This record gives sequence, C-alpha cells and structure tokens, in this order.
Amino acid sequence: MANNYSVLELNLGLGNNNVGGHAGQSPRQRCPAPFLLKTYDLLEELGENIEDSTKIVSWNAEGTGFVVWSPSEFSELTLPRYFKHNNFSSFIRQLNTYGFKKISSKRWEFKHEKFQRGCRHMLGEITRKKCEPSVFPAYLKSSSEENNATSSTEENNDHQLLMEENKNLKKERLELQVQIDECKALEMKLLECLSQFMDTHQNKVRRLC
Amino acid sequence: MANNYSVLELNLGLGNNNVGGHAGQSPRQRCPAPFLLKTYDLLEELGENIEDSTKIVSWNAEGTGFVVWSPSEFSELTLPRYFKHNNFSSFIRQLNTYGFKKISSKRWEFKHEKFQRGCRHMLGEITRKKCEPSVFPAYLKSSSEENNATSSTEENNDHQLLMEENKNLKKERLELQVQIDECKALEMKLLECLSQFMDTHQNKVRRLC
DNA sequence: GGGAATATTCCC
DNA sequence: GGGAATATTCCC
Repeated sequence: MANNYSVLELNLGLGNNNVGGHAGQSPRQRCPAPFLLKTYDLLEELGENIEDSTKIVSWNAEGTGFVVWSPSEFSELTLPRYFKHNNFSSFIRQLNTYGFKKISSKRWEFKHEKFQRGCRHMLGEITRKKCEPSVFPAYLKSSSEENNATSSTEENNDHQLLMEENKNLKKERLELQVQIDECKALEMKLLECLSQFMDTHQNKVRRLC
Repeated sequence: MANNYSVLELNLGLGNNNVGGHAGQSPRQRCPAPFLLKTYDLLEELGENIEDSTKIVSWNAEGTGFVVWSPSEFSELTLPRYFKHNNFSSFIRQLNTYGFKKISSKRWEFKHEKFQRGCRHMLGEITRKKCEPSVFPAYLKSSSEENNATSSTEENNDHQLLMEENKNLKKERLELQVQIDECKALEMKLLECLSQFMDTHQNKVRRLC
C-alpha cells in the first residue's frame, strides 16, 4: 500500500544506455528517458481504463499532444503512481526540461514533435535541454538577500563570485574542447578529400599524356 | 495511507536559505540540508519510541555517530517515512555526499564530526562535498577533513586556491582559444588549397586536351 | 566511495 | 520557462 509505485520503479535507470559511446548529437534511436516512458505509458494506460466523463488526462484528438483535464486529480492520483511526487509543477518542470511546449492558454495541453500517440519508438529521439553557459552570468542579477551586512559579507560575496566564475570557466573549457575536437575531425576530412583529389588528378593527367 | 510521507515533506526545500548570498565555504551557521535534518530527526524519534530489543537504528553509545542495526528493516520501514525511496544504497550515497565516514567493517556505523546526539544546531555546518575537476591537482589539498582548523585560516587558504585555480583556468581558456584559431586557420588554408588545386587541375586538363 | 545522469524542488 | 540546488539512481 505504502509503496504502490515500487513496480513502476523497475524501469528506472534504463536511461544509461544513453550515455555510452554514441552520446553525440545523432538523432538515432536511444533508450528513452524514464520520464518520457512513464508519461507515455500513463497516457496509454489511462486511456484504456477510464471513460470520457471522468478523464483526468488524455491524448488530444489528433494524438499529437496531450491534455491534463484535471490538474488537481492528476496531481493527487496519477502522478504518485508514476513518479516520486505529487506536484504538478514538478511535472511541468520536467516537460520543459525535455522541450515540450504548452500550446494553449486555456487548458493544460502540451506537445513535443516526437511525442505522439502510437509512436513510443520516437521517444528515444527526445533529449534534455542543455544549459548554455556564459562565463559571467547570474551574479549581476542577485538583488535582495537579507543583508546581514557584516564585515565578512563582502568577502563571502567575493568568494561566491569566484566560485561561480570558476564553475563557468570549467563549463566553457569543456565546450572549447568539443569545438577543437570537431575542428580536428573536419581537418582530417579535408585532408582526405585533398589527397583523394590529388590521386584522381594525377591519374587523369597521366592518362591524358 | 499511500502518501504517508506527505507531512514529512513539508520541511523539504528549506535548504534554500543556503543558497543566497552567503553560500561560501564559511563554517558559519546555515539552514541544514533537508537530508541532515531528516536523518537527525529519524534518530531522535526512533530512539524514543522503540525499546532496545527491536532497534532498527540508533545513536551509538557515546552519541558521536549512529548505527543501522537492521539495514533491511531500516530500508523497508524507516527510509520511506523520511525519504522518497527505500534503497539503503541511496541513503549511503547521501551520507558519503555529506562526508560521513563508515567507521566499522562489522556493522553499519557512521560518523560525522558535526553530527552528534543533542547537537541539532551543528548540522548547519555540514556541507556537501564538491566535485573538483582537474586544473588543480590533488597535491595541494589538505588530507584530513577532520581538522577543526580555525575558520579564517581555512577560508583564506581556500580563497587562495580558488584564485589560483581561476587564474589557471583563464590561462587554459586562452590556450584553447589559440588552438581553435589555429585550427580554423588551417581549415581555411586547406580549403583554399583544395579550391586552387581544383582550378589548376582543370586548367591542366584543359591544356592537355 | 564517488562520478555523472536524471528527478524533484525552489526561486526568479 | 528555466537556473540552480538537492535528491535519487546507476555505474565504475
């Protein structure tokens, strides 16, 4: 009773097939994130068992998205059966993380190009959004902390900024390294191309002489 | 029944007092992480209600650490009342994250200098371990975590290291940027070379015909 | 033990 | 919506 999600949890963590050697940008098939599988299954299962009048959540008419008809019931009843929480906002946060769009201001309807009825196999093409780092971001924003203006506040703040900057620098380093790798790959291709061209050319000239 | 942790969840997320402007390395008082509060409370509450013979988990005799006497019961019964899971290994992972040490090979006993019976107020001084990527090799790190090293010295040292790392990261960034520029320049040359070659080749062939 | 990915929460 | 901290999971 207490753990009525325990069975559902079994398919958690399959997402690790994602990370192996082919973690590139390829749109090829991968093991879908647990969140996507659960959300998809939830729609399929609820669609079967519940008649229209008591719909909590369902695919939209075209099957190109889904609608949460009753957020309160969805949160109370559906969410805890599939996830470790019962907060609608956490569910929305995940949708945003995976690039879903809210497509109506009047009802809770969401779409993702690769999330459609009957297309469970496409879920593997949906990826998490990545965060875009720039070295000097957030700390220009921070407005009102309860200013315990002590002598050490300034120092702490300084320290904070330094850590923030370091973190961003590390992110940036990673990105630069990726750029370099891509650059080198392109170089290789160009060189190959060039040498192949030279061979062809020589042969042609030889024949013509 | 199904959500018997719902009340306990109310104190989740108080940890946000942590993140504001003063989230530095300072050993000053902060709002303890939810994990620490829950683990502490769990020991206090269970200690009151359960007689020795059925102990699942308790403080050790000196109150300087705690013992999980029955991991299986602890996982099944205790964990889900305080956390969103019932996996002993996840609990251990959190202990490690917060710097607890397993201090016996014979039983599940854990200690953290700042985690002691009757000292709920010290929990705020326990921080998560941070991951520290390369730039700064381990040889400058202090070995023993348990030094009560005076606050200001530690802070200064930390700040020093941070600035050093920051400097190195910027240097490295510059080098990476140079690499990228070189790479791109080479690319350009290769492309030029290729196009020039193609021209020459065409001319030659034309002449030879 | 700890790295790293995903999940959940809180805040802007 | 999304940034960022903490929590949970899986893997080495």
